[in-house]
Amino acid sequence: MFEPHDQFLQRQQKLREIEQLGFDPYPHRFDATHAVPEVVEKFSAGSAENLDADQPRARVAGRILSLRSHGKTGFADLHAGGARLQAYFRRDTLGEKAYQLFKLLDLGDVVGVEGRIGRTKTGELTLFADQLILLAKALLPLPEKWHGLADVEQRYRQRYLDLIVNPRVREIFQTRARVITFLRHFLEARGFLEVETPMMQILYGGATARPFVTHHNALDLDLYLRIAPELYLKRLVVGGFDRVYEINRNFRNEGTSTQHNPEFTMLEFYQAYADYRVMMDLTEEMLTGLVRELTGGTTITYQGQQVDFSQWQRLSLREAICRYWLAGSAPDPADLADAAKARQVAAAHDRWAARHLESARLADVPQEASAAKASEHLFEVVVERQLIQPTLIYDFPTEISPLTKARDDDPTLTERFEVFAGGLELGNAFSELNDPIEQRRRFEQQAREREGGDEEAHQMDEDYIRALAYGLPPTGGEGIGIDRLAMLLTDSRSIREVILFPLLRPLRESPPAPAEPGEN
RNA sequence: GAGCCCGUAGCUCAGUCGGUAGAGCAUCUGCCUUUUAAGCAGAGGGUCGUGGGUUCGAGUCCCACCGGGCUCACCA
Repeated sequence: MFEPHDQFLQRQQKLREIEQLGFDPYPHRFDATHAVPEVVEKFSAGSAENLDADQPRARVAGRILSLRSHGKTGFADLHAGGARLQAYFRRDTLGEKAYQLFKLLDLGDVVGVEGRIGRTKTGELTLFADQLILLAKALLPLPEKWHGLADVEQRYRQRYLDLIVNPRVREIFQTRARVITFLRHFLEARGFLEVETPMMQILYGGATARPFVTHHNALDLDLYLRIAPELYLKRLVVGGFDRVYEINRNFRNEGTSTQHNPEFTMLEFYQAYADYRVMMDLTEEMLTGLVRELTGGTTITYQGQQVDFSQWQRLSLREAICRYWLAGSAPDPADLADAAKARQVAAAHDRWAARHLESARLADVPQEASAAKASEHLFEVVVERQLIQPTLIYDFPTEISPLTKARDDDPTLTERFEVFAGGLELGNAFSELNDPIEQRRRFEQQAREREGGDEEAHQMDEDYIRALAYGLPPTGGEGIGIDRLAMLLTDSRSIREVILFPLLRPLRESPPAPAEPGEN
C-alpha cells in the first residue's frame, strides 16, 4: 500500500479515497439549524433525562480539532464560533459508507453533522450523529492541540492558524471589535457624524511623522498616505458638521516596536464650541464607560498592574515631571519654564540616570534646547512609564503643538492634553487653533524647522489656512489610538497582538502550498 | 537605525565537554461500539534558518547573511 510520509501527501491520498467513495470533499453550501455556540448555550442546562425525553435534534458545522476513534465508533470535537461540541459517530447508526468517511477524517477538516442532542455516560453534551457531511478537506496538518501555536513569527504570518488553535487570540480580536463598537455608539449618541476623509493626500499633516509616498499613474501625481485625518476633519467642522468623527487607518513611515505598527487605527473626533476642558470630561466619560462596558467594573489589570478607571488624575506636564521625579530632590515646576534652568534639571537627571541605567533612561536634552523641548524630553523619560493610573497631562508647550490654541495667560503653553493609562499613551487632544493668521505663523515656524533639518516638521497647507479664514468655530478635537486602547483592554504587551496582520518582512521562500494535482 | 537573545520533525521542546539526531503530541499499520491530553502494540518522518570557516569529526566553536523577539531611539 502507498504510504507517503509527508502529511500533505497522506491527506491528498485520503482526499482521493473520499472521492472514490462518492463524497464531494468541497461541497457548495450547508444549511445548519444551529451554530455550535447556540447548541452549547441552548442545551447545556439540559439533564441527560430531559434530553433523552425531548430528543432534540441539530444540524451543525464545525472544524474537527480532536478525534478519538474506538474501532466501530468514535468521537470528534467540532469547533466553531469559539465554542466546542462533541459529536459521537457509530458505524451502526451512520451506515457503512458514512462511517468509512468518518475513518478518513483528519484534524482540521470542516464537517457538517446532524443528529440527536444528548449526554454521554460521563455527562458531556454530545451530538449523536446520524449524518456526516464533509464540508472542506484540510490538506495541511494543524499545530498541536495542547501547546497550540507558540512561534510568534508563525502566529503573525499565518494568523488563521493562530485563530484556530489559540482561543485567547480570538477573544482579543472580539474585544477589539467591541471597543470600536462602543466608541461608535458613544459618539453617535452624542450627535457625532461618522465620516471618511482621504487616505491619499497631496499634503500630509495633522501630526509630526514621516509619510509613505505612492504614485497615481493617470494623474502622474505623487501622493502621501495620510499620517492623520486631522486637517480634513476640521475642514468639515468649517463646513458645518459640528460634531464629526473618523475611525480609520493612519500610516507613518517609522520603525516598528511593541507600541508602533506602520499602519494603525485612530479615532479622531471634533466637537464645535468645545475646548480642551470639555474634551477632558468627554474623554474620562468615554474611557470609563468603555471599561465598564467590557468588564462590568472600572478596574482592569494591565501587565500585572491594577488600573482603576473610576478615578482620573489631571496634572500639568511640568507638575507631572516634578511629581514623578526619581533623581533625588525634585525640581520646582517654575524651573522648567526657563530654558537654562530646565537644561540644568535635565542634566541633573541624566547624571542620576547614568548610574541607574537598568531602570532609568537618559533625557539627552540637546545643548541649545528650549524649555519646551527639555520638558518634553524629561516628561517622556521620567513620567510616561509611571502613568499607570488613568491620567490627563495638560499644558504642552506651544512650540511642539503647531495646531493647538495657546493659553490666553501664557502663549508659550497650549490648551492641549494627552491621555495615559497602563503606561501607554492613548490619546492627544486640544482646543483647535482656529485663528488663520496665527496658524500661518505656526506653519511658517514649522517650515523653518524643516529647513533646519527636522523632517517631521509640519508642512504648510494653504488650503487649510483658507478654510480657517472662512471661520472655524471654537472646536475641541481628540485622537485616540485604537490599537493601544485594545492593548490595554486585552492585557497585550505588543501592538502586534491586537493587529490581525502586523507588518513583517517577507520570507525569501514562500511557505508550503498545495502542489499541482495529478502526482502519484 | 544600534545593542542583546532566538531559529532542531507538521507542532511544542530536549540535545551535557565537538564524536553518525531525541521525546511528547500529530502521522501511518493493527486492535478496540460512550471517549475526552482515550487506550494498547508496532512503524515512518530531519537541508539542525542559509552560506562559508576551524577540526580527523560541527546541531554544538568562529564569520557573514536571512527571519523573528526584546531593549534603546522616534511617535499615537
